[in-house]
Amino acid sequence: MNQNNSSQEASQQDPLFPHRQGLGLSEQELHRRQALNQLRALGIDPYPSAAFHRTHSTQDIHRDFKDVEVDSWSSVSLAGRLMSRRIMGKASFAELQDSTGRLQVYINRDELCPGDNKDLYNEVFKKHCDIGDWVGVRGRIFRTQVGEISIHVEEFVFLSKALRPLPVVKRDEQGRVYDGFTDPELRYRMRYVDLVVNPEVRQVFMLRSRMIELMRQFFNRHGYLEVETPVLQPMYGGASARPFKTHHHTLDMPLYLRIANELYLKRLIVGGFEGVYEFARDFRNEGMSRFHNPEFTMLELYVAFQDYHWMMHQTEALLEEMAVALHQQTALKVGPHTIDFKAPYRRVTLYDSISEKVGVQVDDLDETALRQLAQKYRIETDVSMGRAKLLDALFGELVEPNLIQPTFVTDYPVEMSPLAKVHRDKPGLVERFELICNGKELANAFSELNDPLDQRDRFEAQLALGLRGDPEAMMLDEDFLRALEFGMPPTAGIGIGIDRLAMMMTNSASIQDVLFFPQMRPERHDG
RNA sequence: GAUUCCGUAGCUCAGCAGGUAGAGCAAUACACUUUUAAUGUAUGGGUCCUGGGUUCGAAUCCCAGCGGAAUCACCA
Repeated sequence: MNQNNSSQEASQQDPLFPHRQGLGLSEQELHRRQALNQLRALGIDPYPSAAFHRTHSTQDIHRDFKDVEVDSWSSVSLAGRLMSRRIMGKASFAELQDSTGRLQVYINRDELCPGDNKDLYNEVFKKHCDIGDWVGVRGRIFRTQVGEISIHVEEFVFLSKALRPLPVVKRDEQGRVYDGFTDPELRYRMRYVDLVVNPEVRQVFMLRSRMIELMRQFFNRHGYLEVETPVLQPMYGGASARPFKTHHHTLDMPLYLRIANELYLKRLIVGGFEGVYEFARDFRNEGMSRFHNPEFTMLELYVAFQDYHWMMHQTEALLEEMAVALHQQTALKVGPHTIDFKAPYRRVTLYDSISEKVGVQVDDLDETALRQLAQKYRIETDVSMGRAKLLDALFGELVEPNLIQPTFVTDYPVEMSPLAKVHRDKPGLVERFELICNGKELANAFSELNDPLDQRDRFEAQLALGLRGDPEAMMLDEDFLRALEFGMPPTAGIGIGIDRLAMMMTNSASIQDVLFFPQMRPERHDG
């Protein structure tokens, strides 16, 4: 009986798509494949190679012909994806979408097909053309009775046939959305579809791109050099995090995907560059959340002969300029808050920020007193936590979430900052700031440690932590120490979380909304 | 990693006192030469996430798994 079944299948097999047999296509997919066959039967190539010459984008037409008189309107050609069709017998309206927007086109049977053969309208357009297809049109611009700028189509060509149906999202005059494509999983897994049907998604990524471009212009204007440093590193460093580990076959050695590029950029400062920056893709093998993706982008910048005070000025200047360039104002709506990026930002020391909150000056409290304070606020502690970790916990629980407006928190305990220079006049602290905004860390910066002997001591302290079981303790990087021993000028450095900044600049609630392809579990394909 | 919620047509969703499925849009057919969430008439379309269990009978109840979302914990 199996033989019967298979011969039956073979006889039903579509000769044009033998490899597609038995794939469980939906009715609509089958229909589109049939349309593809029909187009070829009519001598139309559904995937032509020839370039299509466009005279205008949809945006060009909306802009250029907004106030122009009818009789002066000219012939144009444009291309786009067919997003809707309204067929009314011998005439139809359709909407074309290109990268700049949408434009309505009007297709009249007898104008598209002046001769006796009406196939191009009746067959090709009405029957074998579907929402999602890429088409090119040429025709005259006109305004409909309701006043909408449209194209009178005189030529119509297929550019690419879509075999899967696109979710049809409709909007009424008030902009209300009907039948939206909203399932977050589907949107992230099929970002290409999300981008086609949800125009606000395109806006977010265009803003992100402009944001990075603005930063690049800002840094270049100051004379800093954009550089590239290794992603595959024999030794990871520059941050406290668990790395991804991989292996190089020829060298037969382990390699790590970078968790930061700090130590490489400082080597370049040793080498004599006076300002270097890199938009670095970093990788951290840690939890995922609304704020964390395993790979993310960090801007790191190092400038010789400067310190962390200067870096605060530079940072607030950058962010103010960015807000104005992107949104024409410094005050931005972010979730329920309005955040004002106008410089200057508040500066407060780590100690003062905690002291304000708890009503006790914490500067001179010892470990026992800090632990009691933490317990008073029901903050979990454990015996392995030293003074620095306790301060960090107090800050993270009590202060950070409440810092909505941009705030520089300065002067951290030396144990928490193995790459930062000791404070010029506060023993036990380093010259470091974090920029906190909307309750989250947005940037982290120091006067960079350039004393090679101190740096060696700090690394050794990290090694000791590692031996006690801290998985995030840094490795001792001999080559980096060698570089410092050749002499690094005083340097200010900063790391800015680009994804989080993008979330803020685009008012996005999740990091997945500012990454084209956020990390997800593999999709299950049954069978 | 913990907790809560979710998974039904291409899309958005309803259905759940247990009786093997519905709507709108999309699709198909017909009508319609300035519509715009076009309209009218008709039609087709579903492993109800997967696998077990209870039951005469499961989309619905129970268990396990897979996937997703939200909240919480650590890192940016």
